[in-house]
Amino acid sequence: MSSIAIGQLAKAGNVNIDTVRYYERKNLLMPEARTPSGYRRYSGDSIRRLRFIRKAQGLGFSLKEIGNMLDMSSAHDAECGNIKQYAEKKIDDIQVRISDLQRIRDGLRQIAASCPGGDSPLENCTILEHFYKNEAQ
Amino acid sequence: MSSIAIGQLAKAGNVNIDTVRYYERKNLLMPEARTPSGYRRYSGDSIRRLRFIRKAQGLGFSLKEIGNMLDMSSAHDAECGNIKQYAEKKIDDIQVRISDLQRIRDGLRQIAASCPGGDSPLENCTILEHFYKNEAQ
DNA sequence: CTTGACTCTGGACTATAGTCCACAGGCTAT
DNA sequence: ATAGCCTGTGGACTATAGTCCAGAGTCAAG
Repeated sequence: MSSIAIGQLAKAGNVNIDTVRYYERKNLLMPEARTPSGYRRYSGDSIRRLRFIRKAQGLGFSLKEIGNMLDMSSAHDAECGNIKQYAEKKIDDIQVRISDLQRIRDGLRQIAASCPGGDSPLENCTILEHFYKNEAQ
Repeated sequence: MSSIAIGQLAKAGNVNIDTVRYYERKNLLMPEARTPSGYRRYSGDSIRRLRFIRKAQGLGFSLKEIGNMLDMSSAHDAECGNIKQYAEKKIDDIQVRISDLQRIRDGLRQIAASCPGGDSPLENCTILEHFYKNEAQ
């Protein structure tokens, strides 16, 4: 049998052993079987699956989203379009986050630019002034 | 006395009453005094302070960072440069987050672009293929 | 005096993604 | 047989920023 133990899977995926168990609780990565003494046994496919999870995480997907994609990828009636749609939605989500952050960054830059800085007393600090200003939230 | 109760402060700041208590536990917003029966009493300055907190949050500062800025802003020896430095560090932090997200977005776009989509079978899905690929993490 | 609104406290619960712990049992090599 | 890993379980804990709840006390108006 080429099945492997949890420690080997964890090592192969370069993750903590508890992380593998955590993914199991989240229904993302189930062992193929258990030994008579209760030890988890994983197939070689589990390594692929674990790699999938880590890769997708690195691209900004949450475990929940990853679970959906994995479900899709094993659904017998799934089409490529389902997955592509998911990816495109994610791209849009990320774009929104980027735009939000850019807006915040630009606002902060503007406030900071007019601040004298250095050893000027706090009364002249336009940053604090801005935070205290009474404007629409 | 022009002191106000917690409910009035919460309303003035447009936040949940529990949020005001939470900020107190975090040492961000302390009541001026307590009535004999233990009710919190806030000065008008608390409204300003609460506004400060919400505004800074909107600009991406964490409560911890906001606490630091508030401490600075009331330190007798504080200089404008201290605050400005803080803001500039935050701008850099945000810039890093933006760059990360842009990298992720571009990667995802590239993967998605080559995917046929539509009713093409999953074997042709370059998105799944990419996630399963054996590359450096 | 009673009703309704307000406030008090401490603690539990939300989401996310894990990590760490103790205590117990399993497995392998010497 | 015994040392020294490996694995099992359940539960606690991390960070962040709150929200919600129960049970009790307070306060003002009718």
